[in-house]
Formats: sequence, structure tokens, C-alpha cells
Amino acid sequence: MSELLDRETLAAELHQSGTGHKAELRLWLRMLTCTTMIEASIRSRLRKEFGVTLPRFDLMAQLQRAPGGMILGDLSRRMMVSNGNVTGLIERMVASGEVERAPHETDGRATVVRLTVAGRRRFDTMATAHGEWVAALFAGLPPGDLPVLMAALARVKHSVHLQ
Amino acid sequence: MSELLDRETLAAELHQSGTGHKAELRLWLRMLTCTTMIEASIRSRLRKEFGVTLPRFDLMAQLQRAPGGMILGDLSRRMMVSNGNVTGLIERMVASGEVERAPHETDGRATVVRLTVAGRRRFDTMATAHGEWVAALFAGLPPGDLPVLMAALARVKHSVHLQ
DNA sequence: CCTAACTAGTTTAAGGTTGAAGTATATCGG
DNA sequence: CCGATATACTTCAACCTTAAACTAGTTAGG
Repeated sequence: MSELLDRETLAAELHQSGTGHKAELRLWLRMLTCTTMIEASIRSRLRKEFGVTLPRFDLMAQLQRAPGGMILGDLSRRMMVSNGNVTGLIERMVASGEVERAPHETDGRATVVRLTVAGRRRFDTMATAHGEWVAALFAGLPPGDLPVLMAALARVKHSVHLQ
Repeated sequence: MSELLDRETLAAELHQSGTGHKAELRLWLRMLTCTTMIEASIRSRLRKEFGVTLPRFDLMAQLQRAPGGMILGDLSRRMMVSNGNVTGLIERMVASGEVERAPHETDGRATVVRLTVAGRRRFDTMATAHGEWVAALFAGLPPGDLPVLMAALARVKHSVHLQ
């Protein structure tokens, strides 16, 4: 996690053509670099300290706020991954005892999944550590940057949504 | 790509404990959401329009600016992926004719890879389209947001680096 | 020299991810 | 009621990704 500062200088040279999209490209590469660095740090710590993968943690975070359970389709949409992906992920997590499946009460197509008691306890521990890691990663920022970034990224999200 | 706005409201509830890391957590989830949305859009378009995967495009983007070639270790560091990952990726790209390998002139351990002529031509086409897609994704932003985000994300990168 | 420590790459097992095709159930218009 | 359409999920092949263990070449200290 040291010298990929270079991914951004790439932007300037990415086109010969002078269509003038350099600023957006540079911003996108910088966003991607930040996200990749943070994600790598969290992934590595989740693995070392709790022996859990990031996708499993993300899935548990979704289930934690739905005590009554969620159907796979909602999980897939919330996590922005394919439904086939969720099928496999849930399969492995049921096997490891963190998640349980049940048929939906009224919809014969759907399956409801929820955290087991052990899964919920496990997630609570991890979530506390996770929150501290994230806070530490952003601790070097001047305090004013948080609201500025929140607001600007809300506009980014909106802009992307328009496409 | 519609309703995962919810990933962020998750932050508020992620801890019972009132340790007060909510703002950082919300910011991180929002960054992640933006990045995931943009990445999904680019990945899908690269696939549909050029039949290429995002990792391959990223790798070609690195090679494009190193006409003399790069060794695998540099690729791995720049792309922030494992060296085993690069080995496999290059293997497949050599097979599809976009990349060629050669032994390093002086270092017997190293392998130099570079774009083939076909690979470079192919990349140039894709890079133009890619730049336009990215610009379009950010087109809904007020112009002042670009420099603000660039600067704030530079500080994020620095803060993460300190960890 | 020469050996210890480092660096470059490969291999492997396990898991994550996608997109497409397929099965089963639900819903809705006529 | 029925056929068309939509939704929920699974399966599969191909690919991506990592971490760890390994081979081989390089470098530096004594």
C-alpha cells in the first residue's frame, strides 16, 4: 500500500485526444485509490482478527438490521451483487452456522435468511472493531472535511444515478 | 443500481455503543457506494461494448504508459493486487494476444510484459470511450465539486497512509 | 567467496463474482 | 380461469482474488 499514487498520474496520459475529460478521470482514479486502500486495510484486519471475509461481514451487516430476516433478492439489491453470488455466500454462511434459512411465509418462491444468535453476537463484536478501524483511517482529516465529503459524494451519487 | 442508498443508513445502527464514530462510518459507506456504482457501470459497459473485463482494462492502462514494458512486480504494486493475481491475468492476456512477455535483460528473476501492437490499438479505442463514460457519470456535478473532491480525497489518502 | 536475507514469480486451495440460462412460483389482463 | 409476464432463486462456466507455501535469482556483510 505504498506507491500506487501513480494510478492517478495515468489520467493525464489516458487519451491522446484532447476531449478534455481529464479532471473527471483524475477524480475517479483518486476515488478508486482511496476506496481500494481502505478496503484492503479493512479486509486484512477482518481476516487477521476475526477470520472473516469482507463479503461475509457486509452480508452480516445487512442482516443485523433486519431482525425478522430478509429475502435473498433484497440482500442482492442492497449489496449490489448478483443473486447467484448471494446464493453461494449464504450457502457457506449457513454451513458455518452464522446464518439460517427459512421458507417465506406467503411467497413460495422466496427464502428468508437471518442471523443466528451466534452470528449476531459474532457480528456485534466485529462491528465495534470495524467502526474503530474506519474512524482511525479517517482520523488524519481536518474535521471540516467530513461534512464536505458527505455532501459532495451525495451529489456524485445523484449524478451517477442520472446516467 | 437503484436502492442501495440503504447501505448508509446502516451506519447509524452499526454500533449500540456510543463511541461516536458514526460520521466516519457513514462517510466510508457513502464512498463505497459511489465507487461500487461507478465501477459497476464501467464494468458493464466495457463488457458490452468491448468484451473486456475491468481488471484487464486496468492492466492495459498501466502498460500503455510504459512503452518499454514493466515487470510483474511493478504491475502488482501499481494495481494493488497480489502478485499471484497478476501472474494469472497476464497468462490469459498473453493467450488472447494483447500482451507479450520477455525475460528481463539483466535480472534473471524478472519478466517484462508489454502491450502488443494489437493490444495497444485496442486499448486506445477503449480508453477514449472509457473517458467519456466517466465524464458523463460526473456530469451532474456542479463544477466546483471537482477540485473540492480532489483536494479532500488527497487528504483522505494521506490520512489512510498514516495508519 | 559464501551464506543470509531479500526480491521476482509461480503454484495452489479456497473463496468471491459475474452473466446467462434454467426452474418454479406469483401476478395481472382479458 | 388462463396465458403472458414478471419475480425469486439456483446452477454453471469462466474469471478474478487472496494468502500462503514454494522455487529461483540477486545482493550485501563478513
